[in-house]
Amino acid sequence: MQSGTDQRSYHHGNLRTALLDAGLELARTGGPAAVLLRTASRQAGVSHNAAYRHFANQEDFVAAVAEQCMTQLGLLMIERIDGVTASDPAVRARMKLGALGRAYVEFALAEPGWFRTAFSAVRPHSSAVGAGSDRVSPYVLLGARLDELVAVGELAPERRPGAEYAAWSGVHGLSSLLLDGPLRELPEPEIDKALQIVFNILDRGLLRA
Amino acid sequence: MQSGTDQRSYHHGNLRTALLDAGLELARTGGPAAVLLRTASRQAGVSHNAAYRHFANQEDFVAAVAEQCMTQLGLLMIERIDGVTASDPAVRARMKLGALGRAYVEFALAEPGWFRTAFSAVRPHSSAVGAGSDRVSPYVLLGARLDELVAVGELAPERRPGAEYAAWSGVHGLSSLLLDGPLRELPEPEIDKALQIVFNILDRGLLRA
DNA sequence: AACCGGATGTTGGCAGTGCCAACATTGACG
DNA sequence: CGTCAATGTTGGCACTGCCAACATCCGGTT
Repeated sequence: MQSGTDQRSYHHGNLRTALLDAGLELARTGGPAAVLLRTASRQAGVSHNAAYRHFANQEDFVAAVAEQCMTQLGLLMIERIDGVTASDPAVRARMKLGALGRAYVEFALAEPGWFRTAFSAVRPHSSAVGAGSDRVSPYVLLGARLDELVAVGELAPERRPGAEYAAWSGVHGLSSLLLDGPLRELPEPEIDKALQIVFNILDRGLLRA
Repeated sequence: MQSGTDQRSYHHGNLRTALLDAGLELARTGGPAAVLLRTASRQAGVSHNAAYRHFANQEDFVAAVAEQCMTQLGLLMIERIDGVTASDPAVRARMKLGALGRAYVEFALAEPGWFRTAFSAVRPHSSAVGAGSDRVSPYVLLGARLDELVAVGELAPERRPGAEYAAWSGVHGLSSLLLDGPLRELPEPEIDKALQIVFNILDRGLLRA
C-alpha cells in the first residue's frame, strides 16, 4: 500500500490514492484543519496543483478524506462486533449492539483527528449513502444490529422505526462532548461511568425489559 | 450592539469587544473556519495585527468567540425555559427540561455557524467552567433542571449523578447528526419524529414512570 | 509505425491569511 | 509636566488555495 517516493516517470500513476493516504495521515494528527492540498501533494512527492486533476477544490478533498475516516470507524465497529461470541441469539444481539456503541466511543477517543474529520465535511449531495462501500457504513451497520434485535425479539417492532436516531445520537453525542464539549478531559473512570449511564438509558428506553 | 465604525482616535478604546462582535458575526455565517483575525480586524475598522494586543493567536481568538456562541445558546435556553408556565411543580419541571432540550436542537438548526463554532475550539484549560458567566452556561442550566427534577420527585436521587451525561449526549448528538452527520438534510417532519424519539427514550430511561 | 488528443503533472503567479519585528501614538499615572 | 506602558500601525515572510499557461505521456486511430 505504501506508494513511497518512487516517482519514476512524469505521471504518478496512482496519485488520487496517494493523496487520500496522505490526507488520512494529516487528518489523523491534525484533524480536518490539517488536511491541506499543498501539504498532501508534497507528501505524495508531487508538485502542488497536481491534486486539482483529482479533486475540484480543498472542500472536495476534505470530503473525500472524511469518507475514508468514516470507513475507518466502520472497520473498527465490524472488528468489535465480530468479537462477540455469545451463543444465545438474544444475548448475542444485545451484546453486539453494545460492542458497536463502545467501538464508536473508543474510536473517537483513540483517533480524535479521524473522528473530527469524519463529521466535518459537508458534501453538497452526499453520494456516500447508497454508494458501494455500504458494507462498512456505520449507519448501515447500526441498522443491521437493530434489525437483528427485532428478529430475536429484543426490540419491539413498533419501536424499530427511528430507533437509529436515539442510539446514534447517544453515542455520537457522548463522543463529541468527550472530545470537544464540556466533558473534555473527563478523568478516565468518569468516562467509563458516563458510558455505562448512556448505554443503560438506551437499554431501558429502547429494548425490552 | 453594533459598534459601528467610529474610530475617532488612534486608539480604538473598545477593540476587544469590537473584535468579538465581528467574530461572532463571522462565526454566524461561516462557522469556525470563517473566524479570521484579519477579517475581524478589518470589520472593526482597525489594521491587522492590532488584534494581537488582545488575543495571543487565532486559536485563542476562536476560543473566545466560541465562548460567546456558547453564551448565545445559553440565552436561548433561558428564554425557552422561562416560557414554561405550568402550575404543577412536577409537570413544570418536566416541561422545563423538555424546553431546554428543544431549545438546544432549535439553536443548532437555526444558527449552525454558532453551534459549530461553540464546539470547535480547544481551550488549553477551559477557564470557562467556573468563570463568572456560569449564569448562562448550558451545562450549568442543565444541571439546575435535573436538580429541580430531583427536588419535585420526578428523578430518583440515585439516578441524579451523571444524568447530565445521558441528557446532554442525547440532544447534542442529535443536533450534531442533523447538522453534519448522516441525518443531514433530513426532511422537516422526520426531524420532529427524531426529536420525539430521542426525548421519549430519555424520558423512559431517566425519569420516573 | 506514426500520430494526435486528452488526461495528467509542472511552473508561475495572485490574493488572502497568520504571525513576527520595528515603529508610532497616546492615555494614565507619577 | 514628563515618562512609560498599553495600544495601534507598517512592513515583511511563509504558507495556503486556486487560476492560467505550458509540458509530458499514455492510448487508440489510421
